[in-house]
Amino acid sequence: MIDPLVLRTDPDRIRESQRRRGENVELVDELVAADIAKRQAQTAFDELRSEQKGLGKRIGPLQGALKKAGTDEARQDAQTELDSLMTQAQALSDRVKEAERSAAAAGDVVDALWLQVSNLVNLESPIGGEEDFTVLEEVGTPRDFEAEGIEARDHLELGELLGAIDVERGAKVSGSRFFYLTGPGALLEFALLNLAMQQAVEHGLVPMITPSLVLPSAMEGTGFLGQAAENVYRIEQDDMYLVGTSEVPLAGYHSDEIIDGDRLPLRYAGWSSCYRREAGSYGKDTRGIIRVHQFDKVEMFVFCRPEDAEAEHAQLLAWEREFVDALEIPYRVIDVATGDLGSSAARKFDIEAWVPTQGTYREITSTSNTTEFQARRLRIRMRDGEQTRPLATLNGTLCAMPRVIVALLENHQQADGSVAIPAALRPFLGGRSAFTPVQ
RNA sequence: GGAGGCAUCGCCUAGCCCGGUCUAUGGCGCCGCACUGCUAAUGCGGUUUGGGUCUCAAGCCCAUCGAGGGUUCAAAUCCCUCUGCCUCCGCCA
Repeated sequence: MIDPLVLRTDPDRIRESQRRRGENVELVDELVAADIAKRQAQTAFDELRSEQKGLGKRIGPLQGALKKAGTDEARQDAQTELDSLMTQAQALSDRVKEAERSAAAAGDVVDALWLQVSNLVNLESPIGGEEDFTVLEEVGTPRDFEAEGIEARDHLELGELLGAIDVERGAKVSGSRFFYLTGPGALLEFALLNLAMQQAVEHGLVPMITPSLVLPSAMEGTGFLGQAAENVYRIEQDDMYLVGTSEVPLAGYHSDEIIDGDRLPLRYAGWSSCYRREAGSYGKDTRGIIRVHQFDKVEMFVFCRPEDAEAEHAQLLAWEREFVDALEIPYRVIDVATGDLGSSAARKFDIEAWVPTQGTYREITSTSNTTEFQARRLRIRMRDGEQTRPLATLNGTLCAMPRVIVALLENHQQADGSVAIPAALRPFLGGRSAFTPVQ
């Protein structure tokens, strides 16, 4: 959610943001009107309630006086006054209840509208849709397999050759877009997990293993029940959701809390399974494990002062690059365009790894600066001297297993179908320097 | 799954039976001031969070006693539902 003060003082800023995202601009006008209506209703209730409390404050003592009254005359006077007050109070009671209902209803209208408004975009973000990103940098050089005289195999062929990936049985047991990592594949994931966590801990992030099933409040607070809702698995019987990223439980970790300013930034590295319905991507990436319904991921998450958020964002990107560098995979960094940010992000950088058999770069990490948007929704605040105010949250992928495995296998493959293991990963694989085809 | 207990403004705690000066008690912690070579001690004052009003601030008003409903002129207090924690029983590992 955006600071309501912006709506009252500079609604054009929100309109411009919605426009750049290609989202509903009229929403802002509805919100302006609803916000005014809500405040009027609230004030009306406050005044009636105040009146009611004033009456109540006189009735109590009067009843005491009535009991203690010494003479019939005194008793009579007290009774008369009490009756009069009670009549007024009874009449007021219905009006108070009515005003309370109106105020609550007006508040609900405003809340529902706010949930539809996306975060204010950063004005540096390139404007446009999915294809309108800016390339910030290209790192490493894709191998020229033709020059090496190698017929490049794709990750699935390699994975099957190595006995590392089994999608056929994944489909047999769970349906399409499910897979097994077997033998060396499973060991590879553990190695990647260990390398990622080692790096995270070196940088002072707190390692976390999070729930992957969460309540609606956590899902909504992180902004995944908006346009992204169709990609979320819902457990209807228990009214819970399977998370698509540990960003959700990590953000929710401090919900409803007020954190001392001098404890910030708080940085975490969460490990969890991630579940995505992949609705609307029928026919896309149907081969292999590039797009799957369930995978594991190490995700970084930061709570910091809003004024430090951009620096933290740069830091997260640097740590993502460090990890991909260690795996010796060629990649590029892109500045994601406004139409492709998702509702929470003000700015987003993706790292895309070179995938030889596709002759293109594919997303393997994504880091978002969600500014105060999620913190407001989840009621996470910081104590800053005298005042209490929302903090900023950021997230970034450290290692999304399937896509890293894809990039690793394809980029490091050898003529005989074996795959070289980058030096950084070897300590976590018993010193092995390559995976070799079975039999 | 069954039975019972508990949930109060950072932490602990009083209040609930019997509704109304509750504007929620006291202690600890914390902040400010005073006193004092310094520190400590002591004294005084302050210390939930959110919203509204207001140019700002101050002030004032409203809400907030786990959450949501209800009863009532009036709810921390009475009733119902839910959530979490604890104890016991059952079941499973």
